[in-house]
Amino acid sequence: MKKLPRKFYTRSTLRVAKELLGNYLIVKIGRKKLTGKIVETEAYVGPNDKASHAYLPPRLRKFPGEGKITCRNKTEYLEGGHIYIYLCYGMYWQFNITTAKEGKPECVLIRALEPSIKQKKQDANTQKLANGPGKLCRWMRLDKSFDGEDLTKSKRIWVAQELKIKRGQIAAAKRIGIDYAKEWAKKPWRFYIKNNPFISKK
DNA sequence: GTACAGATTGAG
DNA sequence: TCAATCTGTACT
Repeated sequence: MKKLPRKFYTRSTLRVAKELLGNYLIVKIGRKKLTGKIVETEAYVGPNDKASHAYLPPRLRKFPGEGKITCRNKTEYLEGGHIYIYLCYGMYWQFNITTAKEGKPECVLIRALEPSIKQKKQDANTQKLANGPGKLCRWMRLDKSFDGEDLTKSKRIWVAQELKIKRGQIAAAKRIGIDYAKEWAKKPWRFYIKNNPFISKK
């Protein structure tokens, strides 16, 4: 099983968001391994994107392309292939994978996973185990301790390469929960595998 | 310091 | 429809 290499992640965010679909996120917890196929993602594309944590109005920028940096989002600026994870609504972790070059605050939010066959045999309700960004983190026990970790080097979390999903199998739609971002909320930057029963419900 | 909203979820 | 309750921002 081959890990996705650095080169995969350092490309454009929209491309990475689409091509992550179908690959496997693997997390080691003690001796156990949890595996889930990535079936739904969302792209967040940096300082210009009003829905991004790095959004900074142009009038506040000291130099072109400057993004907002806070204690929470600083790992978003790492080179593609690192983890940006943060607490949402005070309760749920949101797991993101950084993209593009170091210094560019762009990332892909992983919104849903399809648990492995093995997992389906063990759990009665796999359909609802990871069909939402907060739920997949709860299932895989992802938290702040993973913030900034390198997916191409880590011994406890990585993405295994699978056969590419065909273009016709991928659907694009509006991102969820960001209506405050006005025109940016309409961009079709949520991607998911068509007819997959494990994607999040709106 | 206070007030409020947010890349969510599950219960009622 | 609502509340759980951390983080960041805009105000007092």
